[in-house]
Amino acid sequence: MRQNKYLTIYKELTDRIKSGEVKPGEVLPSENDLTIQFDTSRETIRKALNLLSQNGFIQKIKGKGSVVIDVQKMSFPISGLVSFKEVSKNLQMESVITRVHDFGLIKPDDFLTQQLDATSSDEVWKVTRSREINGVNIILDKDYFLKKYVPTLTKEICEGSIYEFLENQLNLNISFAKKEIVVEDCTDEDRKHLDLEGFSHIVVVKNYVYLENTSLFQYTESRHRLDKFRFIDFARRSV
Amino acid sequence: MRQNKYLTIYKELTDRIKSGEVKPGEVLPSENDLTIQFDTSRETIRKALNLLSQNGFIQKIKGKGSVVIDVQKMSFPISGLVSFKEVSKNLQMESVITRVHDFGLIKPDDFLTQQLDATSSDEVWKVTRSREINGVNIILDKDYFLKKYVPTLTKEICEGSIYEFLENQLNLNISFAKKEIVVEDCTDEDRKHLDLEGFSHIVVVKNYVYLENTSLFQYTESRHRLDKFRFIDFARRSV
DNA sequence: AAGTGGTCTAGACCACATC
DNA sequence: ATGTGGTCTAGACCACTTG
Repeated sequence: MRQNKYLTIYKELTDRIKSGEVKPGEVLPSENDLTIQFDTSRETIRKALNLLSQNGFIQKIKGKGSVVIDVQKMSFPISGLVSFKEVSKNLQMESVITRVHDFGLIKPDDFLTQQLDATSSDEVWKVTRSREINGVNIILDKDYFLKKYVPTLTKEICEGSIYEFLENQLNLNISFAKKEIVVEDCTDEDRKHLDLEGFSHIVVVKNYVYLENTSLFQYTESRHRLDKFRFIDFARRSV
Repeated sequence: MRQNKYLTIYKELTDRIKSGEVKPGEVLPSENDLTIQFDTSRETIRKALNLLSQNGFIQKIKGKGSVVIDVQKMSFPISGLVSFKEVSKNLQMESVITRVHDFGLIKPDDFLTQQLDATSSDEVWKVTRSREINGVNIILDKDYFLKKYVPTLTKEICEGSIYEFLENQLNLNISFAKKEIVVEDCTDEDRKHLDLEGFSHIVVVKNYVYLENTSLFQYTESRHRLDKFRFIDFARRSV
């Protein structure tokens, strides 16, 4: 099976960039060169290069080549579909403690019914967790999963990575999400679980997560203390 | 010249979705059908469909088809490379007044030199503008452009759309940007130009904008009153 | 079995940048 | 004139979904 050749090429090229084998400002080999190097067709090479471009590794310039973008200045994009576990991989050397405060099956109220496109007969997993980073509680995650898509869930799983469980154990294919960032007044729940140090407002990231079959299966509110919040995005000019 | 056939197809298909000709949950015609409809090859159709997918219009499902995503729930993504003018197109029926408070050429200080990758010999256009929306001053935009890429600029241009000027008059090709969102303490400048109503913090969107040739030419800080800030993003699972 | 999207190929012509 | 990326074609085989 000769599948996903373009993904293999994508990974190889990102490795070359990350390792510094090709430095920012320099160009990758031409598409024709790459077809020879990887023994493939040009369209397959272009598929891999387009991925590099979309993810901010290169800028393609007509007549010149694929210029490597300075990733230093880019820092680590926290965009895309990220779970907290993925974000925390970037928080190297920082100690993170996850605490589960609330876990169980509930009947959705009006708000949740609307957020999750649910019906009154649906059941919903509710999980409330706080994240202590370097000794300070700064993030409160409130997750809601539709039970019809997530039949089983335990408190133990919630103490680790829910996404790992959903993808590897339940084989759910998470496909896309809508993210909304706003600032709200702190709630009593925020004050109870977080070290707010007098902040009266909190950054709220609302996430609507969809499966491959376009069904909405999760709504999440990730509530961050103002001074610890940071969102980074790489964006290309849209058509 | 038969160029950009796939863009034409993309626009035609988005029109069909926006007009409600194809409704959320329904599928587009199959790729083979579309090749016939548009008298083209399948790869060209797929190029158009991939654009639709990236921009959150459809979800492609193997064996089934291209399902239209509910754009209602998606609202208007403010992601991508947007200037204020583009954002304000979505603020229909709302009155917007732009005021230029500061305009001129400056020598970059240490902070700007670092943000713009500039040298001490570079000159920088500095533009400070406030946005009054529905009678309230809620956004303060601080723009910095490297003069070597933007030779001319006037206060009058800044009262309208700088981006329109850059793209249509100067023919600058804006290509990609890095966006960073954080919350900071309000400055005296914020208090001077905005109606802060006692808010002590402010949402700051920092934008590093790059040209097609990968040179950084603009740094912008867009400072939004907490309660009026909203950021929406559509994200696909990254590889 | 038939239809769908996912991947891949080997060619072609074009517009752009460089020498 | 040469090399680069951008677009387009006509075909092929595969994996998946549905009848």
